[in-house]
Amino acid sequence: MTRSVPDKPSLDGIEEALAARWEAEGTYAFDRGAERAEVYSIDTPPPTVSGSLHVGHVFSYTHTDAVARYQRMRGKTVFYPMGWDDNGLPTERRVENHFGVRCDPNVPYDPGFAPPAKPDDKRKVAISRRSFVELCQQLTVEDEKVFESLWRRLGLSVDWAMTYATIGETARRASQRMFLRNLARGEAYSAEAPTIWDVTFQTAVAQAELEDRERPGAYHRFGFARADGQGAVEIETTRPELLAACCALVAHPDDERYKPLFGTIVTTPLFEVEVPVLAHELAQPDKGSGIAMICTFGDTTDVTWWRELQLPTRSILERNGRTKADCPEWITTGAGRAAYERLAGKTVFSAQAAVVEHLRETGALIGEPRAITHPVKFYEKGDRPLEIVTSRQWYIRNGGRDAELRAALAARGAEVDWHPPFMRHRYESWVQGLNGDWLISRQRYFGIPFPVWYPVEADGTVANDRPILPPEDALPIDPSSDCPPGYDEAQRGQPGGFVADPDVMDTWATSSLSPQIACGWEDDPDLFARTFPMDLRPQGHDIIRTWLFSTMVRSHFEHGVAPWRNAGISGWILDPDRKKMSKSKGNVVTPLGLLEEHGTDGVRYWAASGRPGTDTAFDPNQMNVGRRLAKKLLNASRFALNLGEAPPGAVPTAAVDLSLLAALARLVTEATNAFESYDYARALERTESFFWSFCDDHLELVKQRSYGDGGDEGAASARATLELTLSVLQRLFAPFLCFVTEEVWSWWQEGSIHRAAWPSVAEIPGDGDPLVAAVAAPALAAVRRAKSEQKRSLLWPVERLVVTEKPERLAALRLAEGDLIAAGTLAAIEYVELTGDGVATYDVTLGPA
RNA sequence: GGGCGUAUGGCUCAGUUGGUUAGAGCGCUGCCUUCACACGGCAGAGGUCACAGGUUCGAAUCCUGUUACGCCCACCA
Repeated sequence: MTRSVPDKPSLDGIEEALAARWEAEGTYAFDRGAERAEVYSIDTPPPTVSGSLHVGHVFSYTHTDAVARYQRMRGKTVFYPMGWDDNGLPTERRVENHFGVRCDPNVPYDPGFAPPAKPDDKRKVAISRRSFVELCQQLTVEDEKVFESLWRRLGLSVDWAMTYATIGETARRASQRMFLRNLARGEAYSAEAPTIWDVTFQTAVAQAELEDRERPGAYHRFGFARADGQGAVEIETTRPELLAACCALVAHPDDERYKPLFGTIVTTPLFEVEVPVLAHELAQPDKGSGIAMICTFGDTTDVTWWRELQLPTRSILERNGRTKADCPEWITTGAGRAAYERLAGKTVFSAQAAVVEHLRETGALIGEPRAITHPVKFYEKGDRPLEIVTSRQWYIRNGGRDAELRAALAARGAEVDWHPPFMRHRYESWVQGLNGDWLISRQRYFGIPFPVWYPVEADGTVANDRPILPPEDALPIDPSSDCPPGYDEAQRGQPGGFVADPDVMDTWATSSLSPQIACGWEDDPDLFARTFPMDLRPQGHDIIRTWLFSTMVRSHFEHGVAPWRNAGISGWILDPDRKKMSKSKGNVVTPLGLLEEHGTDGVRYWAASGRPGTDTAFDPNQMNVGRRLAKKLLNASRFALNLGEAPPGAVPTAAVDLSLLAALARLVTEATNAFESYDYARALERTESFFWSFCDDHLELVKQRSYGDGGDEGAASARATLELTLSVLQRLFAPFLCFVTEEVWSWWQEGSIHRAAWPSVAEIPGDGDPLVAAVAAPALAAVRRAKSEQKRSLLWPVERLVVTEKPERLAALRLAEGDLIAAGTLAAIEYVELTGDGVATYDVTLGPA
């Protein structure tokens, strides 16, 4: 094709123009006809659209895009869909704040409802569940447009015809179908059990969503009266407000201090409830007084004791985080019931104050509370400590209660190649540490409902143990508006009729099916067969225990295989002070602002410099370096192409040219190997390094010859070499600098560079001697140094260059003599053989002006 | 308590199977308007490779231990 090299090449405006071209030409469209072996499929993380994209997203999605582009150039048909995670609590919270509303399932649906014109944070309007869901859907559609436009701006090579949303119909159908299959096989079940509970959101949460936070607390010491009237049994607790929920004391079986008490009865202070003293090896003699008060439920250890010691359930906390308004029946004495009145209906905080005050009044409190700081469990999205309440929930087995399953899931982890490999430890330690099944039900509104109804008995009780299930071909359904087979709507809530399961699935229960949703499981068996199991799951290391593990669980049960062959784990973005980049700061630096300021290629360069799994500092400086690299590629390409076109059939013959190409072939091998092991950063680094020396040394060495100064053959060799090198370098850079490489490619090549073949050593003459270029470069540098040190222009003539070198290196240097003389404006080169172990020297004598 | 990772010039990082005087970019200093690029180029200064032992002809690299930082898991009366 004829060359069309602009006089003043620029990066301005190319991003918009090329993005439009890619869209119009379907550059990244997935070819559905490709066989599985030809496909490279990527399980893209669906970003939470209710948040905003931040620098961390740009970082990790760029990594995946680089791999996708590499695979595409390697000839793979890349399956690279984009999902939006739009269901669940984050969306609910965003809608509540955005519109100033809150969902109240008791409010009837108003078709004409409009959200308040001015949202009032303090007085949120209660609206029906249906209206609430409508607002959720309305807002997520808007959010998704914003996300897509940013991703396009970042140049992600996804096929935008293939997007999915975790609240979309496909996702709902897949989630419900998989749930029904899990249920049928006994992998899912419901149970009434102590559950970790967030009192703010009023929903159960899963083990994987917990985090510890250091909070101030205090040890409170008080005594339990012994039946024999001997001295009281003293305990220490950080949760005195749960004294009324006490059902036993427990000490270690070997603890001599308490051995005599095991089996005896003691009485709680204030409430005067008789509780047994028991033994359990989980009790630690060195904690507090060595004997602990078991309450239902202060923490997860309480749950263990309660279960293993078969204690009664004495809950005093309601789901809203307040104590029960009415005195519980196990408190029977007059004084005890009066004591309860003082904390009835209070928050945990107020109840604690009330109990402590009462203990102090009665003289039961021993000493003053001792302030401590201790870790407290929080829901990762919540800001109040979690409580434990008893409730009926849906679970999926995950090995937490089954060693055999746990081992099988651990083995699945070993089927996956982890990048970097050490990330596998995160997976293994999580699997080994599981202590309960996976709780998937949430008492929320904007999520995928469980496809389940229950019969209502004649007496009005709900038969939770006899769920009514829809057939798979009816999915997706909403049990709160759809009727179960054989019933009609009039029977909803009636004796002899049915009720809907009120819960929704947690968002992980859906996103754990991202491979099935994206690949068209059951809905599109043809696509599924071409794309599943997938090749790559890219994600952050913080969600190995949630997203990665839960996806493994679902695939294990349904398909008996790991859902992907590779897991590419990205690191985090760190502030300059080495802390994880905070949301507040991350939002100040908006991705769009970065792209505008540094150019997309500059930002991508910075991102791609972060090695897999390595936390990386946020560094605008590196983005500028990337932008400069893009400009250099622009200018170097223009320069090299304008030196003149090689005549047809021209091949590299000059030693300097062949030497460069030998190094280029090594570069190709190195970059390819790096990509094959998912080390895109290494591929970029090597290519960049080669490119700069190509510009500084080779281009300088050969430009005179390229002009034709040394004759036609020399010029042809130089030009043919430059063309080949340029073509290879542009392609090696293409996965990273996707815009500028496409721009320079378009000057002289047909089609998109992103559809061009990844460079191969087969296209590069490999018989050159790398030594020629290797000795010419320092010689040229020595000439430049001399000129620079003597403050002369680089065009200043050199009278004489004396090179003292080893014989074989001198021989190589002689092969570059013509180019070196031209590039250094030398009059002559003298060669002196270096003997012994001496060091090579370059003696430069500058000439007169 | 168990585990993983990191530690290289002021800053950000390379250094892949141990091999000659440890590299790059940024920043700093100096020079050059050179016919691709002045938002450019060329060059210079700057490092006892966290510390202590060990293996070796030879260690930033391998082994042992220590320290610091980060993270994961467990515990959390």
